[in-house]
Amino acid sequence: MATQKDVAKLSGLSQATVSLVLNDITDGLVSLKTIKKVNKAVLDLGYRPNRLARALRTSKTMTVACVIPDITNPYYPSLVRGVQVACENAGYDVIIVNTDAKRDRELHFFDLALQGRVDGLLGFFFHLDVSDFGILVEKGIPVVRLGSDLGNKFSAKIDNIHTDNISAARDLTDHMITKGHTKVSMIAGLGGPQLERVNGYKSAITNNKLVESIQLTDEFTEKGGFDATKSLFKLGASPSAIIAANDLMAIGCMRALRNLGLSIPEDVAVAGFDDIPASSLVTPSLTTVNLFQQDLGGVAARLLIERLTGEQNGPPKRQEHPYEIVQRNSA
Amino acid sequence: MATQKDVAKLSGLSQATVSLVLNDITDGLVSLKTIKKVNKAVLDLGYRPNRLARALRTSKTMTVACVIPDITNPYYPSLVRGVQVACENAGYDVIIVNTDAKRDRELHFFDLALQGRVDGLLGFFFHLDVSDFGILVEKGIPVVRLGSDLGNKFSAKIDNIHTDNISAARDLTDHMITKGHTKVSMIAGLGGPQLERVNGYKSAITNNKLVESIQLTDEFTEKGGFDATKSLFKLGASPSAIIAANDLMAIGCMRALRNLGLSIPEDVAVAGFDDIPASSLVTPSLTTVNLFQQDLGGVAARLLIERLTGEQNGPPKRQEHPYEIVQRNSA
DNA sequence: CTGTTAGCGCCTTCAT
DNA sequence: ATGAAGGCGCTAACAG
Repeated sequence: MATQKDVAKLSGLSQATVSLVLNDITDGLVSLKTIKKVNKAVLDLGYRPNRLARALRTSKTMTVACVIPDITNPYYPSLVRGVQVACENAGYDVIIVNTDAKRDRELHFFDLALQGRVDGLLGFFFHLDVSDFGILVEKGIPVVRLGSDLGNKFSAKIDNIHTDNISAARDLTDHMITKGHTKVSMIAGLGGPQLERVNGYKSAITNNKLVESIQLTDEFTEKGGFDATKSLFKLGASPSAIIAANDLMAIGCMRALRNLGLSIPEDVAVAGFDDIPASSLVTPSLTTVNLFQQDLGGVAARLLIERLTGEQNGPPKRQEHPYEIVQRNSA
Repeated sequence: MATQKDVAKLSGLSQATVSLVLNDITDGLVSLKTIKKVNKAVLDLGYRPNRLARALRTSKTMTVACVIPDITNPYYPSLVRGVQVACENAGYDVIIVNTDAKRDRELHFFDLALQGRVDGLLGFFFHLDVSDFGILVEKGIPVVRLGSDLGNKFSAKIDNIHTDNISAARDLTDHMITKGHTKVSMIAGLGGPQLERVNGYKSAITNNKLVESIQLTDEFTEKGGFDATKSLFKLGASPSAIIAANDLMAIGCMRALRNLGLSIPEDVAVAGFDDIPASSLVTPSLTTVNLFQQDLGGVAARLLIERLTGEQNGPPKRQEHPYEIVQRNSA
């Protein structure tokens, strides 16, 4: 690999001058002839700046880490894409890491920043609290946390962008009620934003003086949705509408309903959350809540980059991200 | 951030000794007391090695790039996950970049390696040929190319792992024929492995002395599958089985069939390729070909890492990856 | 057993 | 307008 030294030798200049030209610090200081000489040598040698050396010198890696539970969970790819587009536009690379929503792994990837591997972090940290983030905050490493707003319980000095899952669930439940449903059940798993969604559901049910009917399960997957729906009916519920805490569960719920000989949405209406790609592909297509994941990724990445560049240096932000009910054929 | 110098000062040793201890080059050379002193100082200071400095010195970044067209294409997330798991186990980080299958972007990410940002590359390069890869080969940067085996046309000295799409398509077509179908049509887009799949289909049709019926479309998406199917029938074909060049198209095909009042698989059987997550979720569930993406990612990553570590230094490999027909309810 | 020395490639004052 | 010199944090000979 050609280095600045090689370029300097070939162009008969010093390495320092080459550096100046390459970094465009030529404010009428470097002669045009010199600049041309350098550029020619750069081309001839196929010189590429070594980013590691530059990073070591400037202590800026121009790389950020995007921390997610699992890229194979259909919620995440578009979010990741949003992050990557925003970062690329700003000249940053992205390292993506999967935590499987495990605390030790969430913490483990702090090392990326502590070892000077990346300039900042953004992503989902379900199990970390103020003291955990303290390590990074102390060292001045910016973090943008996604997911629920933990409110006052969570006073870490980092940015947080969240979706108002409570309102979203309330709206979705109201949507069912508006359509005339009076027996609305909910199925949910545990973890992530699912509890907030249950709370939003409860709130809508209470406001409308209806009766709660909630079936929990441990896994928030297609199978979880199938099982929870079966349990629901086995335990005597006979809802005319079911809200699932995410789309995978909703799709499992639909399979269970067909299995029970019920038609959708005529006998039972179904809705979910996340608007994953499969939601528009199943039959009937699934009514759900779009959380604008790609946009969320973009917003988060831009905020992180603003922190990195110093464009943004105010107090930690608590930002909310919009959602939208997508009405399709299942409800 | 604490450095080795700080650790040395605190423990009253030289920085070089600290480095030895930290790199575990202590083969009975360093006294136990010294080791303990260093370890204590490391803990007290919360010292973390700076990986950039190490990388600059050793010219090993312990990072690889995974180059894919688009992470939001459901074929890729599990492949990426396979890559990440394998790399993590070997102590490597992964940078994922999206090319959108555009030539200039495929080429653009060579810079990651040329700038010393990553040690090697692995991924899909649909538009690059021998001379393009030459840049990397010259510098001794390992690349593992995924996707079709270009055979003799492609003589770049890099590893290649491919799926035998021709055989897979032939097998899938035979599967339909074995089930008694004599009018089997195919719908396909352009690009990626789709043409090979068309060729496999043709081969099976010819072997069985049946008549070809192929409908091409420009986009290999759900919509593309819908449109192609509509065209197929509009142009007078009346297949009893349709093979789509990927699952998204197959799902679009199923929508079109329902739209035409045909039931699946009774009136028309449908099958696709890729076994994307949605395939098991649609109704009827889709018969398809599992390409073992996650495993493919793992194999590719391990091969790349073997090249990196020098464990593997033979001639470029041409490796084939298995596939398997997954029979579900659509055919 | 431990310390000295010499860079990896780059940026950045400070001289000239 | 250009060059010399120092150092970012680390590893790796080579001495002692």
